[in-house]
Amino acid sequence: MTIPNDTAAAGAPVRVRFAPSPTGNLHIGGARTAIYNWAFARRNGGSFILRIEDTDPERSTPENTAQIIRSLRWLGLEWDEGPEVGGAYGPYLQTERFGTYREALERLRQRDAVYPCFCTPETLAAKREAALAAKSYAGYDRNCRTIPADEAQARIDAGEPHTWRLKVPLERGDVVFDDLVFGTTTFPATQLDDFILVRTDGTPTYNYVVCVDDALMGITHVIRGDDHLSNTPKQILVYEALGAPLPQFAHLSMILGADGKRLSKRHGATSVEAYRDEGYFPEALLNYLALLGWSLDGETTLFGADVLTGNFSLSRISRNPAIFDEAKLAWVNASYLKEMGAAAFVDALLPYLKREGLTREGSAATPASPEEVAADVAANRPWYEALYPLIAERAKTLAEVLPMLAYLFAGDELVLDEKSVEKCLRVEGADEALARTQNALADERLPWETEAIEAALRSIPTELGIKPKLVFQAVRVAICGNMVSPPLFESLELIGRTRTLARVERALALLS
RNA sequence: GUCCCCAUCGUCUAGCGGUUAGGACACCGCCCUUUCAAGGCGGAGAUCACGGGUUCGAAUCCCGUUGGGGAUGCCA
Repeated sequence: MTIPNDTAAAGAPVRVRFAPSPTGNLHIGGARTAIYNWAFARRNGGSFILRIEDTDPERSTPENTAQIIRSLRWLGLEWDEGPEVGGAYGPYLQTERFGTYREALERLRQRDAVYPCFCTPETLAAKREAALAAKSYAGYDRNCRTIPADEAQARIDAGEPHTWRLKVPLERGDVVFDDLVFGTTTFPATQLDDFILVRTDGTPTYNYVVCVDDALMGITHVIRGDDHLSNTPKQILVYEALGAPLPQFAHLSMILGADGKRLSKRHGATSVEAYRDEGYFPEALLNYLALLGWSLDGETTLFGADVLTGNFSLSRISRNPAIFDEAKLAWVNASYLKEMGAAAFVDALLPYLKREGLTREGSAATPASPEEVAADVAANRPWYEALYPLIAERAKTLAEVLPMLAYLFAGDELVLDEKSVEKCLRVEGADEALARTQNALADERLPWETEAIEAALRSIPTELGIKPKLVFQAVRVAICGNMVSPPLFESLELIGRTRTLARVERALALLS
């Protein structure tokens, strides 16, 4: 095995990695870490590598790996090496690298940097508790370090269960490193213990494999969550034992929930896919996450991926933990919705229409097939694009759009909101207003266009001597089923003359 | 217990020895208006966690305290 000796040298091409453990889906925090790594690589003309840390067979699943990959792609992140794309430093799944870890252990044995430990988990636990009770450091007491080599080998040959521990040089001293985000960080030598590299069952531990892989893959900058800050000194010791050059470290503070606690299921949606399903745009999530802990200039809040990859720098990363603010994410998303334009909007809406089986002429009671929906959208593109201005300034997410436009897809089965009926329909003058509306709209000479419709209805309040609000709110409830809806005249045009008149008729019948 | 890290409006942040402490979200008011939004204008909101220093001068530098987070696993 060859460990490159010059990768961390100044001027070497940047190589960074995102190394998720597939024990769950890609969550907000992981996504941000991936985004920063990716942006750093792109900004510096380096390589972004994806490595799956699936060494825990209990909790890792191929499904989780697949979902993490899907989420990263959805966000628009492309890796230069990793699953699905390959690369010269593979394989990129740790479970496929066990041979490499065994070789690395062999190398460490030759360098006298490890030793077998025969302590049982029980005795270890007992000692730890005793140390805690004595209010002192609870690390390993190096009990097996002094076992003579031949005796140790004999016990191994006899089949005695053992782990392999790192033989931390006694004269090592404090571990000091310069974190690119947190600055100089010092861990006292008294806190360093001979931790386990290889378990009884022969599988390697995280703090060990992460170093072997980062060294072998030539990683120059390790950018990761600050829950690993305390692991860094251990890993530095492994690099030293391996004789590998040290990468630079940059730790990212955690993302917290609204209560200031670490983000978890209790806080609702935490996975990238959940936000996708709720109708958030990948560009918006990327934008918001990039801003959660990093700033371009303190002023700019809306920017695209190109701005990020063109300006990202570790020095502008904030050290304090950030609370995830869903309201601001929603606002960012709304900004993208307002800017995306009708064509892109229809494309984005299509999956939602398919999911609900909605078509122009369909009805809520009889959902159309996805094929029928696609065909309807293709055949009536202008009609669908006309929806965009109605909701672009009203909805924050795609998921909010369909309920807002339900009246356009209700066919002849529009359900009237009871409260709206009481407030706007069952009132003095509403029946007269509807009758006049019916009259005006029934005239075949009236072009069925927003402007003409508006012109035809505008005069009604004056003629009746009542407030415009009374008339239009009555018509709104009759047509849209609710006192709150997108713009009225545009809606009438989209619904069509026949159906509009039918709805007015129905409302009138309700009142008589 | 031991060790490490953090601390500016409710939230995300700008600030890197001299500023009326800036911006964004959220909030409040007004305007616009047939609803809801969007938009425009304006407002409130931070004794820069607290206490000591250093300095002519500190949100910015140092020390301590408090609070929060992390590590201390044969998890990652």
